[in-house]
Amino acid sequence: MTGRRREDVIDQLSRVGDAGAAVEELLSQKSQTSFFTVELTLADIMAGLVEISGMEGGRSQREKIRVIQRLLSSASPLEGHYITAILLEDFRIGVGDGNLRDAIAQAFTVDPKLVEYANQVRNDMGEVSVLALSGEEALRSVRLVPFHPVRMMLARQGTISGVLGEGVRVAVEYKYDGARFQFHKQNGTCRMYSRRLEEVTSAMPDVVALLDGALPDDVIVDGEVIAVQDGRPMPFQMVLRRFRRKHNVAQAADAITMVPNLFDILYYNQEMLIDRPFIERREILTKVSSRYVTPQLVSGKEEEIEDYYHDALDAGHEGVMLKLLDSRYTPGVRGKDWVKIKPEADTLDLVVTGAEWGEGKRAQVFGSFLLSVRSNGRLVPISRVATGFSDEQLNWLFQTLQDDIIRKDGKMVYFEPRLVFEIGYSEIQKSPNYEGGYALRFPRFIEVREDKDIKEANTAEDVEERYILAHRPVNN
DNA sequence: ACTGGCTGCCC
DNA sequence: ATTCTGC
DNA sequence: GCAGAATGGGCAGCCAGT
Repeated sequence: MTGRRREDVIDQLSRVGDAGAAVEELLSQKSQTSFFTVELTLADIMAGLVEISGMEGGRSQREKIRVIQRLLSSASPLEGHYITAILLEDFRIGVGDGNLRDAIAQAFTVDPKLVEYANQVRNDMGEVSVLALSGEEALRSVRLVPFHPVRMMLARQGTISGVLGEGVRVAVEYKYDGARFQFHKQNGTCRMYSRRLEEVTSAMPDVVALLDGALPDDVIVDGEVIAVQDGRPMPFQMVLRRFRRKHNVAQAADAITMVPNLFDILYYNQEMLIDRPFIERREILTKVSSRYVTPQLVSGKEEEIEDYYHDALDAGHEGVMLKLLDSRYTPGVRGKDWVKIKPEADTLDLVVTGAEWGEGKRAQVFGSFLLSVRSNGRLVPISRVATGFSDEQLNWLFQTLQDDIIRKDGKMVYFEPRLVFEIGYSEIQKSPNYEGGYALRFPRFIEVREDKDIKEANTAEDVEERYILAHRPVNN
């Protein structure tokens, strides 16, 4: 569309760090030499997007590219910027749900709290703004309906002592390492939705059948499915093999047993329950469901909760959730009403053997680093890390590592090994992608171990030992 | 029929 | 997921 | 305290290319 070489475009992208901005610059350079542009209308753009969304199968990528090329080549630089942003769903204009909510509230002179509430229930800002047009009463009267999933309530991280105050009692439940789901049933039909509200019913026929058997008609419940074997939870990777599968579902279901755990109910028998206190919802859930309701401890005693937490870890779960007893169900909100308690991260000292150029606000520095363990005198990659750095640290690392670069390959660079990072992680997992066969889950940068030589970094044997230790059967 | 690269979504 | 940053 | 940004491992699905 601009007559540029592929490499130039890639260069531009990595320099600017924002695809929309990069396209805008490329188009503005082009318009200096070419003045022949056809006027682009909103209808043209809409038609192009609709066309693209209907494409699939052989040669569909080529066709999609052709349509985008057509749009961009008749776009002004600014139009190109935002067409690109639309395509990538990446506007970077500082407008999120909160700003949109306030704008709708002001436009139709309604309480922003009601706009938020209606959006929580309906999960559709377009519909909500139409409701706002007819006034506050319309926003107030929104109702949950089966097969219209709502966003999940989310938890923040915390500590037991941080949650417990004077005379505070909380509900304590296991935190399962599986996939979140929302299950709807009405008129004998069942549907299951993922965290992003994708429908996963056909991937989970076994779980759907279990829930169908356990629940009455006309309900919406919230829970987590995990993979189990001999009564113990299986690694999260097993969940991934099942959760969104479309092909060979029966075979996978045969190989990997999934079990649902229910911990909330949002709707039952024509009645919306999200505004009721959590303890009431819990009571309804236990009455409504004959099985699969997650066990719960209600307590205000720190030691008792600690014990429950250690039981959860011993049973192979991630930790516990602490939930305030009088809290409402707030869809999509990561509030302080639900708090997750997980073990502190373990750490390893790893050798920095490579890095990759960053994007966006990291366009001028390395965005991630390749980490290795020592193994028989060699260095073997085990993970990358990209979080935990301050901007200042990223700048410093970029500069100090310049002299160590011994090889470049695309956006990757490789170093003469020198630095040791202390890296926090939640778990060591089997890896099909890393040579050593292990990788870290949720790696994060703690600090540069300037006191350590690479000869003092952790070894592949250390990693294996920790993996085995973590997966040994508990006996006490 | 297979592989490799990329995307989207689970955490 | 985790973490940092600007408001 | 919140929203936004940049990034992790790993899985299935999809498409291109052979």
